[in-house]
Amino acid sequence: MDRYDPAAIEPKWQEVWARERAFSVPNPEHPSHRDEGNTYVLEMLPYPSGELHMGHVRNYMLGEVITHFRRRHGFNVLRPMGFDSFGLPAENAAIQEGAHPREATERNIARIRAQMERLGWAIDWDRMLATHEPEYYRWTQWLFLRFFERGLAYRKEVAVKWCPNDQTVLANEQVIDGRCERCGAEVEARKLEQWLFRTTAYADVLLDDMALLESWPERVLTMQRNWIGRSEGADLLFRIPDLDVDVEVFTTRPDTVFGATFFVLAPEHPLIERLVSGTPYEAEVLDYVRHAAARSAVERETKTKDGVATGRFAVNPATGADIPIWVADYVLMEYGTGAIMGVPAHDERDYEFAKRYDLPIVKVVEPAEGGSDDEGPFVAHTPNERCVNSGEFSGLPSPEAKRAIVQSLEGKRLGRPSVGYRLRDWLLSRQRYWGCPIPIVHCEQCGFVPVPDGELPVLLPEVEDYLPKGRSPLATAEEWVRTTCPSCGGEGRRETDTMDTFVDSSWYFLRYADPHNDNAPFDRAIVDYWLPVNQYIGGIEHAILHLLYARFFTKVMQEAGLLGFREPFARLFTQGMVHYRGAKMSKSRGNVVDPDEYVARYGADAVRLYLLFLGPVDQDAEWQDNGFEGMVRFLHRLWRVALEQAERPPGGDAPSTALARKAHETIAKVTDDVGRRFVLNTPIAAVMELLNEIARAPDDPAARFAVETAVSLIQPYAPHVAEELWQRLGHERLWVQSWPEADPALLERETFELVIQVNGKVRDRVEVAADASDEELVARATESPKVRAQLDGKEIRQTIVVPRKLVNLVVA
RNA sequence: GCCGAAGUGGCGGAACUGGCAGACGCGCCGGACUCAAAAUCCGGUGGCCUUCGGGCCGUGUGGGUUCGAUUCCCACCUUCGGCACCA
Repeated sequence: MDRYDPAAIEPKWQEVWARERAFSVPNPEHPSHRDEGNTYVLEMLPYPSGELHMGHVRNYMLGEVITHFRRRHGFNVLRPMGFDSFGLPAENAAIQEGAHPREATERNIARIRAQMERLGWAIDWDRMLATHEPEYYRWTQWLFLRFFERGLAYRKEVAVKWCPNDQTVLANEQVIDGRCERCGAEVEARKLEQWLFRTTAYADVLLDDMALLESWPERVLTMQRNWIGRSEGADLLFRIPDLDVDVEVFTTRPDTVFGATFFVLAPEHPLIERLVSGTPYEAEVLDYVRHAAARSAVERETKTKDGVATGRFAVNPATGADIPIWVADYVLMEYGTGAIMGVPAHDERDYEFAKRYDLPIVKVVEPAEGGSDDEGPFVAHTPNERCVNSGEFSGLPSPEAKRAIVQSLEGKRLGRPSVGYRLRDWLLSRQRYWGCPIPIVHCEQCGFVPVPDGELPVLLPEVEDYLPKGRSPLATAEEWVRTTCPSCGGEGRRETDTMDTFVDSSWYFLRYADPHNDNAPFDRAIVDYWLPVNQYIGGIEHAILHLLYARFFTKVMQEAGLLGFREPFARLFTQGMVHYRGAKMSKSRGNVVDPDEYVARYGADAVRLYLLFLGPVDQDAEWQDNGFEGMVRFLHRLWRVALEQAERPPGGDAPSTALARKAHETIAKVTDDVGRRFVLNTPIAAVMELLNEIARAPDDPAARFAVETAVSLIQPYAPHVAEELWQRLGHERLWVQSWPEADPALLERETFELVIQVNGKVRDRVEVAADASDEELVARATESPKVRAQLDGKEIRQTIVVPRKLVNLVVA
């Protein structure tokens, strides 16, 4: 009997799979309707910014097991792979290496693909794509133009978050606690003309369509809901008689408008200059505005509230009273209208402000059970509250008052119901080299003109210096920039910003369905055949950014008639990260565990097994070398025990011994765990348990059958050793075999172990016939000597019988 | 502050609808093989007590429901994650 040698058997089988294109899945010739027998398993595509570490390997192992499992259940499984090769991660990695982004990226792609192949993954490489290839980004540009046509991509001067380190603007979603998501530098505020996607137009749909999702983690849904941040309220108009203008404010508490005793504008509010121009307040107010602009986001949030009076007044639309207008930076220009009504009695921030500047505080809402005379604002909001000091609305419960007040103001054209969102439009332009060029020409006469579809792709130009420098490096490619206007034929200049890499990854899952299409991004019939993705797998870090953007893209494409569904990912699974030495595994921390070393020394199968055996796949887990050795031992043991059985004559029908039953129970457990519950670690333990039993009873007539079961079940995890052993056990190829089915007859036991409890505590266990009646079970229980000792002449008050399980005798 | 998830041996963790707590692995202990060690194989392994039959305690803490609770309910503690000057 030879020794288990992964270095010999793994490359052997990988060659066979490659030669046979074992994991390629061709598209159907006539994908006219969605076939129930197909499945699309997808993991989030990697950034080719370096090599894979164990964290990545764990992620792809989930898709790996699901893919093998469903294949062997007879599904036609699409499981593609590609690379998110444009964008900051790849570009920064290239700059660090001192290489051109294209060279570095393509080298990394080749490396990662080699790693993946060495791990033996069941990937359809015929569908591989990389987002930096012109064949791909041509269609990214094409899609951008469809968004542009629909008014969903637009240009606007906006206050942006600027990362001084990466020298580019960031989307709101890429700013965490005032810092750049990628490099951690504190972001600065700038005003720039930028390209945006109108994601806010889809805020409600993005919320409502969550109902269409089959299975997403509640955590991710909550994060998206928080991010969209929908709140219902009203827009109210406050007149400024001096300027003869009405200023709109958004409030969620229109029931408190009678208590609005002052009015506050954000320092960035466009009205301020007009408001104070030529007044004695001008100098002080403009000084405050300047200071506020210089404050960092963090400072603005943490300091005590301050502001300046403008000397002007606004009219409270409910009371008709003049209330003073202030400027204060606790009011944010980005949310609502950049102006608020100050209701100090019922808002903590307004209260703090009013206290500091001695503004009047008028209580207009009271809890139902008598007014509290406590200091401070009363901010609770329940149906029990009633309005006071609110004119004709006094005495109304506050939810009713809300409606009534808005309705009344609407009649006077001073207000209307409204909804506020936290979600901002998606800022997509980046001042960096390594990205998809935006297919727009600037023309003095015609404005922003789309590049005609036939001229796509707008190729990324070669430039001498692609380092970030505050404006797009593309601007230095003068010959490329200078072009003719597609509309009037006059002089035009190309847009020099590139797209955020999240644009590239917002539709890649569609391209996989039809990756070589030269006439369109994809064929609708084929996309409708494969999608929505049945099982999407990725990290929780994409809970908002990528997953929200991809949903947005899908909705727009569905409305444009490009595809026939509204949600791209039916089921989502977020896997946990791999930690090492107590920290998240990452290159910057220098604590990555390199899969290649382990694969070279112990084989891919051991690595694959251990990554799933580590713990629950939706939770973080710690890599431990000595735990890994357990998997190496398991494979050796499997090898030895299986070959021992291979020397025995083939089994034929499995006899119904305890070992045969154990094998069938293992099949049932594995099928249930993987198929129904998406639990991928316990099946390994179940197979280990079975193997232990075989090793204890190698002469059992069912031992050979049990070994074949174990080999077959472990195949998705350790396909190389499984294939090899399967062949040595005298069978045809395993990967085309269907999943074994548990024999119901063998799962049905003739006897079972009766648990006997006294007052809920286990006292004894006896073997009982499966068809024993309740009376017989009680009789068996009471005749047990151990139970008798416990009863000790006491009276049995109650007898609980759970058929085929237990008897519980209740005594005094 | 609001929302969400989780607390089980020395460690990672199992227990799917309330019914044998600790599967499986690591580590540790003992044995076999060996001149010896490593590797490998076999056995043991929650704690305390034991006359070796067994007994008692035990799933973050305190209550509750139940014949019976790791599982359900209430309160609290701890940890992790998300959101937060959002009007």
